[in-house]
Parts: sequence; C-alpha cells; structure tokens
Amino acid sequence: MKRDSRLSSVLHALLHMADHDGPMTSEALACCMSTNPVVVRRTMGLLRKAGMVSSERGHSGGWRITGDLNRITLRDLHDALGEPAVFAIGNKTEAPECLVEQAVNAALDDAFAEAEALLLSRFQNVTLADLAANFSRRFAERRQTKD
Amino acid sequence: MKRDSRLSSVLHALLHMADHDGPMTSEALACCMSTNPVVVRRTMGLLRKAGMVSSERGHSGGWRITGDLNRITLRDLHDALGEPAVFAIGNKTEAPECLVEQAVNAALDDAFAEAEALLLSRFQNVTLADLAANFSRRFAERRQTKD
DNA sequence: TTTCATGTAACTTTGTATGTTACGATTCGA
DNA sequence: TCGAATCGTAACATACAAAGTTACATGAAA
Repeated sequence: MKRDSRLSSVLHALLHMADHDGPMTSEALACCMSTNPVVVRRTMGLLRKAGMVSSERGHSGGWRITGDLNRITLRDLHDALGEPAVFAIGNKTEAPECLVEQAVNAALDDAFAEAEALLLSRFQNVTLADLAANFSRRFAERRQTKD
Repeated sequence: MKRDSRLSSVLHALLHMADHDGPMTSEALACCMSTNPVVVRRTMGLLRKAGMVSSERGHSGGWRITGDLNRITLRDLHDALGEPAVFAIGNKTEAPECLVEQAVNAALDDAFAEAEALLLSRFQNVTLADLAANFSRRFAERRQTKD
C-alpha cells in the first residue's frame, strides 16, 4: 500500500526551517525533501491553517515557523494534516449486516483503537524541539566520529 | 488509502466455515463475503500453507478448517497473510543520508514500533474460538430482542 | 514594471489491493 | 471412461489514493 508520508515530510521541512534564518521558499524545501514545490505548498498550507507556519509571497518571500517549537507536537501536526487514516489494514465492510462479520469487526476495531490511541499519545509526547535536539546530538556524534 | 482487508475477510470466512458441516467451496465463501472465488482461493491458499485449512478438489471438494479454533489467533492469521504493513503512514525515505531526516525517522519509527507491538499483542490474545463465542452472544442477543 | 514568490485548480503518474478471465489439474460419481 | 465440479494459478483489468506536474492567477519587492 502506498503510504502517506506527509507527516515525515513536514517534520523534515520544519526542522530545516528551524535551522535556517529567514523564510525558505517552497522550491528550497522541495529540493531538500526531493519532492515538488507545489506539493510543499499544498502540505504547508495545511500547517498554515493550523497556525504553525506563515507564508509570504513575492521577493524574499517563503515559509516561516510561527509556532513555538516546544509546543508543537507530532500529534498537532498529524491533526493539522487532517488526521489521515493510521492503518493500512481494515475491515472489509464498515457496517455489515452479517452477525459473524460484526463480531469480527468488533474484535479488530478494539485492537486498532488501542493501538491508535497509543500511537497518538506517543505523538503527543514528542515536540519539534525534541527532534531538533535529537538532530543536534546526531550532528555532534558525526563530527566526533570524523575527528 | 486503500486498506488491506484480507484479515477481516479470512476471519469472516473461517467463522462461517466453523459454523458449517463439511467443506465449503470458494464460490460459497465468496458469496457470503461478497467477493470473488479466485480471491478466496488466493487468500485461503496462504492459510493452507500455514496449516490452518485444507482444500480438496473435485466433486464435493472445498475448504475445511484443520487447525484448533482455540489455538489460532489473529496474530497467526496476520502472519499467515505475510505480515502485511500495518500502517498507512510512513517515512518518506527509509535510509536517508540527511541527519535531519534520520532524526525524524527515528522518532516516528519508535512510535510506530510501539503501536505495532501493542496491536500484535492484542491480536495474539484473540483466538478464533473467542470470536465464535462473541458471535454466539450476538446471535442470542438478537433473538432475545426479536422475541 | 519586472521578477520572484505563493495559491490553487486541473490533470497525470504511479503503486497497490482487489476483481476478472481463462484454462489446466484433480477428484468424484454415473 | 466420461463429464461435471472444484481447486490452482497465471495473466490481465479495474479502482482508488498519494504524489507529482502543469498552468496560470495573485501579490510583493526591487
């Protein structure tokens, strides 16, 4: 199944933006994420609606983080992207008449609901600042290895 | 995103088979699952390889459960189906060079791994016999409502 | 006023699950 | 032995969604 990689993409973009002075253009972001500027605008537009970034048109325009890195969590981003479906596995029929299938759906739905709740609670516990710190650690480690 | 509904489908099929004397043909199973006989064979074939069902060709042939309903778990079925990807969300790149992206992937992978582990452990705690019992309860309840 | 940027609609491409057709292989019963 | 029923499987078709692309309008700055 083709996976939705927008969360991964916007995280990548946001961290680059956090590490960059001034606004970054869709083109620049697209470049470091090996995708397309239009895709960037489309996705970042959702974050703008959620108040996490702002955009400016024209000369020296581009995208800027407006939120607090310590406050924006992965969960917030997931929500901003429209809470896309988490699972690639699911029921064949959503509201079946067959009692057998209802029993099957109920069991699967329970398990999926628990797993989704756990995933989202983990998402809620990770902020952009955490990720930025994690990146800094990796960066320092690599320098050390090279010396 | 289009979801893989094979687990749901085979569960439905297996419970019908459990409630039926003698083998059931692919056609009969396809009918009660509103799908196609070839799809049934394709999917049930995977369960056969895992020793959960057997098939017989020719007159009065069809599919039969060979395993113990108390021993076959949802996890076993998931495995028999080839452990398909659980999540519809994922990383943009699996092994990126960019350290920023590595930090992002690491955080997401952690969360996904935890959620997947929980899901699979839930799957492991549910047997076909449990589902059959659940169905019987629903069946009894519906009769009561109708009386 | 030209250039650089976003905003967005419309369309194309690509990947994957599912559905379908076709036919061979096997088994049973008449 | 023959024919109908049934699985086994390859090959192809369909459907749908994510991502990519094109095109052009809009707005801001030099």
